[in-house]
Amino acid sequence: MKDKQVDLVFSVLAHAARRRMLDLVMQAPGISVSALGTHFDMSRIAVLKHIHVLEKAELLISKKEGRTRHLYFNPIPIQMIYDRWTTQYSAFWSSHMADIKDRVETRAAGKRGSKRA
Amino acid sequence: MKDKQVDLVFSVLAHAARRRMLDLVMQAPGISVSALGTHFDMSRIAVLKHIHVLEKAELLISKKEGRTRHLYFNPIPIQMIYDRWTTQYSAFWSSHMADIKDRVETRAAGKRGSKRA
DNA sequence: CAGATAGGTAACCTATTCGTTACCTATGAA
DNA sequence: TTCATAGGTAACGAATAGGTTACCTATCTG
Repeated sequence: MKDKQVDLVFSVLAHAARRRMLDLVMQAPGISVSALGTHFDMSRIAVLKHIHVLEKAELLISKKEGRTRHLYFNPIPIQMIYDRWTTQYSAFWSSHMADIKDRVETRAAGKRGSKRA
Repeated sequence: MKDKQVDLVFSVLAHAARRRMLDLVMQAPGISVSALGTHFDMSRIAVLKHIHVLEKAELLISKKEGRTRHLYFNPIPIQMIYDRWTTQYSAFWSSHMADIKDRVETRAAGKRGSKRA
């Protein structure tokens, strides 16, 4: 998987609306563009643009039937990044996991005010 | 973890140079800004800006000693997203895993390590 | 056919991103 | 003190992102 493709997938995921679109399509495979659009507080055109971006990153696949475009989630790019990610960070994680777990749990335990850095 | 924070982390990771910076800092904890900069074909200022973005997303932590800023990798935000991700997509993955696994392995052709989500 | 419905393009506007150069500040060493 | 070095700000510019309105095309249905 090339850098450019990884860039694209990450940048696509960097927008809450698009992440939500993926969720919705995952939950309702074959949903139409307009049906998807009803869940968002933006124009139909904006939704359409997001769909185009998602398709360009191959996170969505669409199939047009008649006048309706049906949308499907494609997990492969995310799967790829997931694999790469675990490989890339697992060494660090495993060697620091006790420490991290401790810090996360300390923060979760009600220490709100003091952020590190 | 709020949407905005997730947006930020993903957008930060959507740049190959920044991903590489994380790798480098992970491999050389405490590296200085200028030492990090030698690995990149861009001005020192551009590197500095990327570092600021990484710090804003809390993927890097820095500590200044004298005139030198030492950089450290903070895995927590990635860990957070990783957890969310696996939760969010694992249902889909597991229900389609045979299919996906088959396709992925066909491409990987001999690579080891089928991860379970 | 007429009209409603689903999708799609084009043009435009504003904010942000990512890089630059120029210049400033703080620290360490000779 | 003097000067090189590490870091940092400010201002700018080109490109891209993310939204809008206006308008067009295709298809289904009464």
